[in-house]
Parts: sequence; structure tokens; C-alpha cells
Amino acid sequence: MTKILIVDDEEDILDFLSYNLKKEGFEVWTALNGMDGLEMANKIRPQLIILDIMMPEIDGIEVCRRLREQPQFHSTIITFLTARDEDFTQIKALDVGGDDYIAKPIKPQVLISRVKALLRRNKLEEDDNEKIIEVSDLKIDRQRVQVLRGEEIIDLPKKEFELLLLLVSRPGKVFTREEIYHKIWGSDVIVGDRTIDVHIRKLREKIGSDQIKTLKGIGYKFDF
Amino acid sequence: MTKILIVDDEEDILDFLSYNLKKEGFEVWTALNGMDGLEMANKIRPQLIILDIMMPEIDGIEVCRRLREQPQFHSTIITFLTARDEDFTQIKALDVGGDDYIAKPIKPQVLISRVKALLRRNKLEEDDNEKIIEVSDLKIDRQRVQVLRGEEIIDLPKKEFELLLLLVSRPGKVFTREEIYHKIWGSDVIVGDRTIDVHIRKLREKIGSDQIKTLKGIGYKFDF
DNA sequence: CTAAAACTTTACAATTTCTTAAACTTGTAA
DNA sequence: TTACAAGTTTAAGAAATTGTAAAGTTTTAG
Repeated sequence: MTKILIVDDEEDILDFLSYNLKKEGFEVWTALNGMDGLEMANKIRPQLIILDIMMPEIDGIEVCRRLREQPQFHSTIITFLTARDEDFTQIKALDVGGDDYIAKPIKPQVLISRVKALLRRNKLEEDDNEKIIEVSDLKIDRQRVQVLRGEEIIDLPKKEFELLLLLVSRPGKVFTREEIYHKIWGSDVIVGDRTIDVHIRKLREKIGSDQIKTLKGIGYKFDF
Repeated sequence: MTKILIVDDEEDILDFLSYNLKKEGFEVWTALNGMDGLEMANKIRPQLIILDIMMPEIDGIEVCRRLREQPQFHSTIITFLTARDEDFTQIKALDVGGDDYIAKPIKPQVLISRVKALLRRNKLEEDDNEKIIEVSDLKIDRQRVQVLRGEEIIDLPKKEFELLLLLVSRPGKVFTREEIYHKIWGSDVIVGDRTIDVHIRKLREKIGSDQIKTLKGIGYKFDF
């Protein structure tokens, strides 16, 4: 299901956009200001974010900038809503990493087709680059740096995510400690003997302990 | 990213090779003498090592020999640089486990294509290495460190797996105790006389006792 | 600058694997 | 038959490896 987040300070507009997008089968979430928007984006990890530019406190441009700072939103599609007469912002909007802008007043037809076009474009890029990896009951989304088990979002810190990604890159293959160490820490970082174990432990805690198997004296493997 | 380590005592040559390889997108590291080369090899774990043969103190041949002693370099590609008039060393170079040699003066084109060919070859061998060994009713999967008999998964501890792998590497061949001892424990570990027997017994217990035959006074073999 | 999160280390506990010692078999030659 | 040589089996405990909680350190977000 495609998740869309809309951030706008006018409830009327939220309702209007929401209604039209839901009718098309999207899962729509809304926020009434920039701060809530940022928070919600992190919580639901939408594929597409629609930001009104003109908002009190934190405007859309700033929200976009802050989103793009976080790696998990590097490839999220962000589009702006602009009043017709503030088209000067186009430049700035694209500067901070926006993908498109939609001019008010918004016609439902235009909105829908624009949104679909954006998602389609993104989908192509995604297929080309990095697909979502599915193993057993997990979906691992490299772009968004998140793991899904069913509907549940499992947020993993960087090292744990890398570790999982490594193990899952070849399900079943046994990775030696050396191999893990070299691939994740590299040759110029020195970490103690128990570091890998501890990360493995945390991973097991979060994704379930059956999946990662220990082979004593050899290494670890992801069993599926 | 493919890492290449070049060891040569002449900076000009290092620069020249380095420049040409980097242009092709390789990650190049250099060392000015054998000792540094060995150290650096251990630190960066390159896929390919280029060694000049003529070097003061420790020459390329010796560096290669020392590298090959360490298991982590068993499958690293090592190639030599030789002056045209010292081609007598070819023999020695291949003796100590070199994969190829490149004659000076070096032409960039030759260098690049040779390096690429070597890396390609290695990749194929790696794939080869990943093959599952099938003997009689067993499938031995090195990647997963597990044995399959039909649908049944047989997990073996490290030593037993190594032992099976050894016996199965040449089905029918008789391995003496000495040979087994040397290949699995190596020369610096001392274990008692009965240790091999016990491991053989456990293997028989798990994979069936018909397959491993005892030849009294001689050794063991895997019958198929 | 502070708090929180992420990461690493430490110090033991727990577990698995390996080795050994000793009793038991088997084959064989005197 | 007996004695010996070689191998097998068993069970116990040594050794090696990994798991865990908690504390310490570093990084990041606000």
C-alpha cells in the first residue's frame, strides 16, 4: 500500500486532498504543521510527501530540507503545494531536494495524475537500483532503511541494519566473523571480540532469534 | 570496490601503475618494500597483489611465499613484475604460488587487460568454489556449512565438516592419519592418537557408517 | 550544551565442540 | 589359544566459542 503524507496548515485543503487520494486507493496521513509532519514522516515512512510551502513556524521548504538530511528520506518523493503567485519558490523548492510542485488551485484530476506519475517514476528507479529484499517474513527496504514484518515497522540502527543486510544478501550462506568484520567495519577500524555478538544479539531481539543461526567456530548465517 | 596492492621499491613505477589502475576505477594501495607490503596486505586484504621481484631485503618471491603461508591469502591473486631479462624467475614465481607475471617494460593497456583477466578468472573460480559437492546420497554445501541427505539437513560441527570435506575431496582415495592430521590440525597443534578416530566415529554416526571405510594400518577413505 | 541513542567494551555465564582416557572389539600371527 | 596390534566406543571434563547484562564511550539530535 502506498502511503502519502500531506502537511498543510489549512484543514480544508487537507480534507480535500485526502478525500481525493483515498478515493484512488492511497493510504493518506496528514499533519497540520511542519513539526508534526517531520515526526509523522519518521513514524510512517511514506513513499510520497506533499508539503505546503506557506506554513507558520516551519515552512515546507524547511521541512523538506530537514527530511533530506536524514538518509531514510533520500529517495522519498517530496512535492510542494504552491499558490500560483509564489512561483519564485520553485527554484528554492528544487534546491532543497523537492521533486515537483503542484500549483493551487488544485484540480483533483491534475493532482491524481501527477501523484501517480511521480510514484511511477520512483518505482522505475527503484527497480533499477535496489529492490526491496524479502526473506521469510521480513521485508527489508534499503532505501528507507527499515524492516517490515507484516505491518509492523522495525527500526534498526545503522550497524544492525548493515549486519542484517549482509546476512540477508546471501540467505543461508555462512559469514565468518572475519568476513562480517571486514565488510561492516572495514580494515581500519578495530573493535573487540564481543562486538559482533552483541549486534547479533540485538538483531535477534528485534527480528526474532530463529532466523540467525550460530555455527560455533565458523560464523553466522541467516536461515530462512 | 576492487582493492589492488602494489609492492615495488621504485616510486616511479608505483606512481605509474597506480595512476593507470586508478583511472580504471580500482582502489590502489602501494608499499615500497616487502615488509610494508606484507603488513599492508594484512590490513587492507586486497583482491590482487602485484609484486616486483627485484627488491632489496625481502624480494617478491619471498613476499609471495609468506603471503601464501597465511590462509587468508590462499585465494588472493598474486602477480609478479619481472624485467624482461630475468625470465628465469618465472619458474620460481609460479613455484611459490604466483598466479601470473607481467614483464617490464609495462604497457598500460597490457597491464589493465591482464589485471581484469585475472580478476575475472578469480571470480569464476569463486563461483566454482561455491558449487555443492555431491557424492553418493549426500550433498555437501560449503557455503552453508551443511550436508543434505535427500531432504534431511545434517548440521555438522566444524571439525567434522572439515573432515568430511577432506575425505570427499577425493572420493575413494585413502587418507593416512598423518595426512588427515596435517590437513585439518596443521603442524602447530598437537592432539592425541585417538582424536581422529573419535571424529570419524561421530561422522559415521551422522552420515551413515557405510560410507567411511577403515583400512587398518593405513587410513580412511570415503567410499561412494 | 544536554539528553538520548548508538555503539563498544567488560566480565562472566552458558553452551558447544573437542580431546582424552579407558574399556571394549576385532583380526591375526605365534 | 593367547597375545598383540589397531581401531571403536563411551563418557567425562577441558577448551574454545558464543551469549548476555550492564557499564562505559562516542555520536547525534534538539
